[in-house]
Amino acid sequence: MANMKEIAKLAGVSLGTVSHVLNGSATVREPLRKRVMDAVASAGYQPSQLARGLRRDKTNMIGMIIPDVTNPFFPAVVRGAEDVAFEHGYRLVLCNTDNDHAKEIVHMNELRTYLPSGLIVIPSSFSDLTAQAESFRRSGAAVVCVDRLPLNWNGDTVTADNEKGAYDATNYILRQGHKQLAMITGPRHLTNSTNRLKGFKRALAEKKIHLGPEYIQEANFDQHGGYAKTLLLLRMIPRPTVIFAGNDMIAFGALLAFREMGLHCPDDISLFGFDNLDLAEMTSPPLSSVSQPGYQMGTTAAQILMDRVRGDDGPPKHVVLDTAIKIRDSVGKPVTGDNVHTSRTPARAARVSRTGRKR
Amino acid sequence: MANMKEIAKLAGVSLGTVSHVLNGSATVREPLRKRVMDAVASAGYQPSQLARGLRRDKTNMIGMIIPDVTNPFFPAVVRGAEDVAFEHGYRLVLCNTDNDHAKEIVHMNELRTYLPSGLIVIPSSFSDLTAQAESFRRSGAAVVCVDRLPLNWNGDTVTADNEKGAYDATNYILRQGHKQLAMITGPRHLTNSTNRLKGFKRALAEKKIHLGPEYIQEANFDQHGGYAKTLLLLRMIPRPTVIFAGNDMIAFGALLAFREMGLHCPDDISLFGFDNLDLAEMTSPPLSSVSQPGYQMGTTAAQILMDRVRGDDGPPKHVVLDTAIKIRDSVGKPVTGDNVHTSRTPARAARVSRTGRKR
DNA sequence: TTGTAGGCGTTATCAG
DNA sequence: CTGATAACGCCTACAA
Repeated sequence: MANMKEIAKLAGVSLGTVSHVLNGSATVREPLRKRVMDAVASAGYQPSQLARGLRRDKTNMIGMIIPDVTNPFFPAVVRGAEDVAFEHGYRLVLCNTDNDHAKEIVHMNELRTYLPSGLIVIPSSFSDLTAQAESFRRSGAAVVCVDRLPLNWNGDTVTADNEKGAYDATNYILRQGHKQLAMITGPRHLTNSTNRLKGFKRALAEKKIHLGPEYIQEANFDQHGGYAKTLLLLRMIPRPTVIFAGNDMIAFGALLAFREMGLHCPDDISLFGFDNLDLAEMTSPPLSSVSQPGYQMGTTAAQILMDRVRGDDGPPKHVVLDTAIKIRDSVGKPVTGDNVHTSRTPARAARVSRTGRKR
Repeated sequence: MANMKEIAKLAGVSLGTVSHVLNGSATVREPLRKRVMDAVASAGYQPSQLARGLRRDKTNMIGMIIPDVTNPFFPAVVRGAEDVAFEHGYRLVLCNTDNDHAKEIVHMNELRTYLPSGLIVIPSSFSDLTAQAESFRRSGAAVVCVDRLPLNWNGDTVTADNEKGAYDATNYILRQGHKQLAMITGPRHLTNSTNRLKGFKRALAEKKIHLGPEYIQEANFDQHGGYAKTLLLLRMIPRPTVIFAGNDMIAFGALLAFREMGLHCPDDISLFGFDNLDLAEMTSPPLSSVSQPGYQMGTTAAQILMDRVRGDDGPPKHVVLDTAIKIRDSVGKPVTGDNVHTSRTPARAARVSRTGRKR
């Protein structure tokens, strides 16, 4: 790889001049400027980001820390962040934490040694990142938290309006006549989980519906968690007529459990998800879900970062993105007590199909 | 951030000794060593990867270039790569190309200025990456291609046995009695697409089944492509009794098209996918699909890279991972000519459900 | 407007 | 076995 010195020699100018041309740090007269640019072009020269970063105490990298790319909600956020970062000439260093706080700390410490311009983090568990973040800020890097918030977080945030989304969904469910609801929340120590639960409870309280605590189960945000807790809920008496899942992965697990118990959704039991993943419309039946703008969460976070990098040092920003309920076919009218029992015996072949009902 | 000089002062040794301790580049006597380690620990010192990279002409970053994280097959590969990279102390810089060759080139050129130890790339279109890769290799970075291969590629590769997977799937379909098949391939210039098509054709040829070229359609590897081409295939006479989709996203699109046309799968028409995404079991009906090990593709690629970094300079490796067909409920017996026409009129309420049939 | 030189934090070479 | 010292490639006062 050619370096600046060679370009200088090639263009017949000094090293400093090349740098000035490249960075616009001093106005260089046209003829010289052109000679430099030509040399750069002909050599295919690209400045070493490493050397530049070392000198400037800051690289054009952005650290992105997420729980797991493999969880279908996060790629959208990553993609959003990458798109605006790329546009501004920044690159993303991706780190998965598996919701393991220790791994998160390791990543943050490691990342700092690259002198990134910023950090976008979807925090793992109830981690207090204040210390690490502070250390980043001291070294001039901005930090923005996305989707969920760590304890005591006082920096920039981008989240969805989880409470409102859950509230709307619950109200929709109630309007269908359901009285015996259940919810499978995500991990209680994640703020998005608790806010969804809050919205759910608020809607119930407004309608004066009381729910035993056993009807609110906690699970990991994955298919397995949804499956296991659904099985548990289905054994309760009275059996819930609808389950509100803390996210779509949990809902998918619930669907699996329904199928295994010979229950047909929405005839025997209803289901509502959260996230509105692309695949929600592919399930059987298509899943009603609260849609939250993952891609936009990513772009917004990166945009805030870009602003910070460019010197915005105003007070912390707290962007809350809107949610919307997306109605499909997974919520029906509640079944009566009778139905509850007959439907428990899987009478598969005799049941009418729902396929194709939509549109 | 503390630097090495401060650690040296703190430990009362010279800067060089600190470096030796940290890198094991010379055996330092225990008492001194301990003093250094203590100083490091108490200062929470971490060496600057930037400075180290500049000096060593190589960082512990690995570039990973993929078409799009948002496409559910790729995150698994990324995750696999990240896991083994992380384990070895390497970090992943993630770049999306959107299958745009120009963007791919930009990324590769940019990435090089970070002096990464290696590059894992899932090439976009029929790009010839030889030049860029050569330039990477010259600067001491290893490059391995995954999933699909660019033109004239002569380096390390990790792919799935696409041809065999498609061959097996097609044979399974034929054994169910289907004679009127159709395939929606991915983009023809991607090697994985062409190999899948090859497997499909080989199975047909062995059974002496001839297929008009109009029954082989090309689409992008996404839902929309599958949807559009399925609609097209459904209008053909005779109508295919089964569609083999080039990947699961295409299959999902086909499912949508079926639903829209009032066709029930697998009673009216059968479908086979490729990738075996997690969500294949959630669709209606659960989708039969060729499973290919995405996560393992990632780990294998990263492992090869690690070996190369550690000095393995043997001939190019070509790892081909096995595929397996995963049978679910989306392929049935072919419908007779009669059924083809009656089933065209959606008699929804009268159709027997398939739900719960599995297990 | 252009050129010179010092230093960013490491590693590696080479004397002691 | 330990400690100076010279790069690595770039940016940026500062001098010309």
